[in-house]
Amino acid sequence: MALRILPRSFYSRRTVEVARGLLGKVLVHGERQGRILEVEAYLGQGDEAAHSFRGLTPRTRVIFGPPGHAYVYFVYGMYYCFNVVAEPEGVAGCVLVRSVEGHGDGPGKLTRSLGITVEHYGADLTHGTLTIRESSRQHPFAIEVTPRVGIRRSADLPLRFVLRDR
DNA sequence: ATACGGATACGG
DNA sequence: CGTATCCGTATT
Repeated sequence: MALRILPRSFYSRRTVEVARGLLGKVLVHGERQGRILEVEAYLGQGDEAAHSFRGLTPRTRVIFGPPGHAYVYFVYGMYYCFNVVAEPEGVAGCVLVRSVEGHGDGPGKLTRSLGITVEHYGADLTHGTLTIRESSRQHPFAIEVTPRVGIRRSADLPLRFVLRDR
């Protein structure tokens, strides 16, 4: 049974709502997939940790574009991080995926395990080989909210969301 | 606590 | 140009 791909409207909402909504959804790349267990929101306003804070640049343009696309960046010389663009077109906001079930904890580890690279920069997550889908497993869970990991600026904002099984 | 290693943004 | 910084990871 094919899992339903999340529609564009899912992503065209406030970044925090998209972040919370992504927990428990299934990130699919070809044959590899897993439930999203941990995410962080990066806001378009008042968030100095967000790459989009400095405005629209070649690197950040996709964050300002239409929702439901992938923002992938290369960091620390060896890792890719996978983000999902939220908010309506023209408004910045994205969600960093930090943990995917079966692919380990840590944004660099899960992209390596799932085979996500910079070639997925700007990829449309509502079509193609890289998608996010509903889970077949729909049992309830709690969401733990904490500050984000590994940042210096705007470090106190409660924008990390972790799925906690009930 | 630190090495790793490359892209990016920004100042000159 | 140089250089500080960076949404990490593995190892000490």
